[in-house]
Amino acid sequence: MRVRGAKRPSPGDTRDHQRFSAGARVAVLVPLPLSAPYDYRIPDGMVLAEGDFVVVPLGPRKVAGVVWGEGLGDIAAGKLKDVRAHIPVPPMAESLGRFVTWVAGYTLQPLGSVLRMAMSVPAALAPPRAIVAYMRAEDVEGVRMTPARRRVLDVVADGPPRIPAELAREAGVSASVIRGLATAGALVARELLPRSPAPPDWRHPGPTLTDDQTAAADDLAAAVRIRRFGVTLLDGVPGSGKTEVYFHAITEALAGGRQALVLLPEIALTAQWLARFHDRFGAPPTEWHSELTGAERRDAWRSIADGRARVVVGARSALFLPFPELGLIVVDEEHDGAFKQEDGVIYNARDMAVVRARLEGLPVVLVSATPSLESAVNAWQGRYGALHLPDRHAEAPPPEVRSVDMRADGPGANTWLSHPLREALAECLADGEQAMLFLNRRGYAPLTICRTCGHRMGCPSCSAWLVEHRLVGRLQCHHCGYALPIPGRCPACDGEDTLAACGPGIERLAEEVRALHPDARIVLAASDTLTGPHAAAELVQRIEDHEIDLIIGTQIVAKGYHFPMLTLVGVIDADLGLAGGDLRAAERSFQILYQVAGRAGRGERPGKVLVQTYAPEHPVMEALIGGDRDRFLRAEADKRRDAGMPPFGRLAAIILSGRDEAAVDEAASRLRRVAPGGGGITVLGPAPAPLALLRGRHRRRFLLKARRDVAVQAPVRAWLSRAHLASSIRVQIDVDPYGFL
DNA sequence: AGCACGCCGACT
DNA sequence: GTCGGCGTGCTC
Repeated sequence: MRVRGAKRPSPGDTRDHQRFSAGARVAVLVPLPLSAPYDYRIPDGMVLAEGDFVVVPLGPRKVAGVVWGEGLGDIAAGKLKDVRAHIPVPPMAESLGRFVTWVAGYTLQPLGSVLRMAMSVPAALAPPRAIVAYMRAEDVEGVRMTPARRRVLDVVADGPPRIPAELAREAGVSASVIRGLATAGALVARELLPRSPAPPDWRHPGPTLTDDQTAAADDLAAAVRIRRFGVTLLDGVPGSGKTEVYFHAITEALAGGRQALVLLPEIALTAQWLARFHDRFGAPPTEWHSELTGAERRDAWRSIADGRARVVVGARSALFLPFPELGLIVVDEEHDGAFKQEDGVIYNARDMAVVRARLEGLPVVLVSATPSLESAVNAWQGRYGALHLPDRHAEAPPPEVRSVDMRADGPGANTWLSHPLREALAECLADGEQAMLFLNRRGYAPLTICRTCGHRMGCPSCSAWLVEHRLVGRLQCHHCGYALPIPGRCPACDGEDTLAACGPGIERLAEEVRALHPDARIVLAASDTLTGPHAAAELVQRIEDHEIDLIIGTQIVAKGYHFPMLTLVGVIDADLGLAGGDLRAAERSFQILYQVAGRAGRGERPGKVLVQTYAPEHPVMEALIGGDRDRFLRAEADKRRDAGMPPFGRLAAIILSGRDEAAVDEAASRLRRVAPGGGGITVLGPAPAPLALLRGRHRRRFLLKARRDVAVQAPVRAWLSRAHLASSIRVQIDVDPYGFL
């Protein structure tokens, strides 16, 4: 995306200082899907400033919100309610407030919905529960003694104050003994400061960098030091040391007393990254992801807000955390589609990271071995700085990548391993090395069909086939969660045992491999088997310890890891991602296949990659096999430029949905009639959305295409307000849509 | 997001 | 005849 839009603060911007006192009207934004703040009256004895967290009455309840500015005055004085309380926490920084406003404006989402992302931990606003610890009182004379009480006093006699639970355990007594001693005055309570995360040590020695790496690292460090907005694309093949290079930039931020944020596409898969960080800085970073418990989340939020957390690694939502002194943002695997949030507020965290960096005035580093076309073009055109690490620094040569032409070498019916891949696999396992098979399809089979009547098992609420998951004995819809036990009879013709699985998923592939190598230790890895950081870390450990011979996985195994004993990668169906009319199909296929291929041979052992394809002459396969990434990117760029598509044009998708198909169609034609045109804008559609039926709602989609120099927000807004759609029709706007499927 | 208000199916 | 399903609208 292009960086432009929101204005820098005017020199007279006094948001931090403007104060409002009793009797005044203030605008308070609450974290609900409202497009503007509401006005409230400040009660006697209260003084507020912009950014302050407050509690306000809203209908029958009370909610926490943020003072957004002066009251708008658009509501009768009689309707005004009083602000109920000023929450004693550090106010929301002015730059974060501007970021919220900017994101709402860009994504065309309600302001309050975006605020909600910046207030994702309501519990963090509550006063922290004091942590009470006990020490021995000076004077314990006159306190009745029992053996249990004496043990407690002995334990506590020396050393620091202890928390009650710990004290009780050490003394072998129950909590009531501690309580009794406290009441009797033999133990005195001390309040402990909240425990701080151990600070990463930037003086900790790092590895020696190569000349290339040093040059890149120095460049980034300089950007951090001068504290000025700028985007750098750090691009290097797997194993070239990109992580070490940006670790150096983090070091610079820490040395300058600043915080650093690292965004990873899927924090669930970062066990190795965390270990690496710990090695480098002698302490773990603060993690931010969906698997945190309530208490962990609250502690993380608070320690970030008050500056105790110095380095945060997180998924896309970490972008909305309240850093008081952020000095650097790193977006690792910047090309990854997982940065695009597809539900609720739809945004691309990579692009919004660039925006936040600009609003905060700090450098941002986009990191990838396979940069997105957007970032590559920005670098070519000089909008982004570019740092290139061309070499694998380890001795390992790049893996040998070969295609297997399935038209000639395809296997028999209901098998998916070609002869060359079978041979390579047998050899690899015989040598005691590890292999990985990549197939981007969960479950056993993507389609179940009746051999007698041809009935296909589909989801009742979505236009999608049900996927057989044999391990759990069910047919599942991957879009809405609908599932049923695998039926014994065809629901259409009632034929018994006539349903047949069609096509492979990783479970079925495992079946084929087990028949060939009954003794191999095989593990399946997919989003439904690796549910979070703990499961992922455990799997990584088992692979490192060579308790696994063969990994069969979906895209979840494509990224980040390197396993020294892994020497063979087999791509089962390289063409899978190329089907369909997706704008980014080729780009994404290349990225994922390149990443998977990069898993092979990162130790001293050379790696081998076999890519099974029915289209070996496709540009994606040729680029993969020839290793000519840049030529592929340029060809892809030319195609997009000719079509006026991103990054050379802008897109917004508008999806109408509703339960009543006729009503949705009617709304779509009404919208079509008032569609904008001219001035660099074209509207395509309506067409059935890629999932024409999703969770029981019929969906129709428009694409608004604009020249690169035309913003889509204002025309989309105007267009929708002209149409006066019925309220039963839901309208979803996706600015810069990513996937089309 | 909650919570209230308002119209159509299976129950005491 | 009612209880209650969730679709729709409102909150300064």
